[in-house]
Amino acid sequence: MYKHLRILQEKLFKKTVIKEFDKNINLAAGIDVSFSKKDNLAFCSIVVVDKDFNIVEVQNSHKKINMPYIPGLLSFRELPVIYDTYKKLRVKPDIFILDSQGIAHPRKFGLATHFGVVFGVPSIGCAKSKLVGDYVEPELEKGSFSYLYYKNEKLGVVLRSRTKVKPIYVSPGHLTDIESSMRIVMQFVNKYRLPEPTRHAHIYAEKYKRAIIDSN
DNA sequence: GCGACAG
DNA sequence: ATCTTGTCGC
Repeated sequence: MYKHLRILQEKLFKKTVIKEFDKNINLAAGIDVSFSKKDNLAFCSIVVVDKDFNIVEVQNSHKKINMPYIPGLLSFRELPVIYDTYKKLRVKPDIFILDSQGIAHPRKFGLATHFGVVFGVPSIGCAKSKLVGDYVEPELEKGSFSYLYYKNEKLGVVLRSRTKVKPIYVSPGHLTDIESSMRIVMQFVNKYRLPEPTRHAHIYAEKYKRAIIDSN
């Protein structure tokens, strides 16, 4: 039923560029989407923070959802509403961090990669759980990590962002590599498990959803 | 057939 | 992810 979408992912992956990201980061954007199952709506928030974690811009938008959630095809469900929100941004972030996988995906084309390729911007996948791959549990201290392998390929890291918390799964989206992605994510981790951009995006998306739903 | 399975 | 309140623990 969704075979053509998987073929499309394989085709689009050829445009993906994995390379070191060494530019200085002044602005980082976090993107997250929340849902209302009842209303079949998706609510997206993009939060841009500066290097000191100050929020400099927030944009929201919501949209009817058609595509169901199917592991491996998440981007087709979330990209439409992300696209609407992205168009509203007035500042230009140096990097985008998504609450999803990048190349740590069956066809190396997770949401973070799909997003980066479509908009031609640097992106990183920073997920709370894994989609595919094998790894050894990283040590408990903040900064510890182990590599994530899938079909004999190193695709990302399992990173202990804070001491004694569940690790996060970081992989390159587009125009970044594994080391750069991990370094950038750690640069934006403050006092919580998730880096500030996506942590705030999640909070804003929830808040935005509540505001819209409660007003109807 | 069985187990895994981002959000 | 969503549906949902309080509650246990560092």
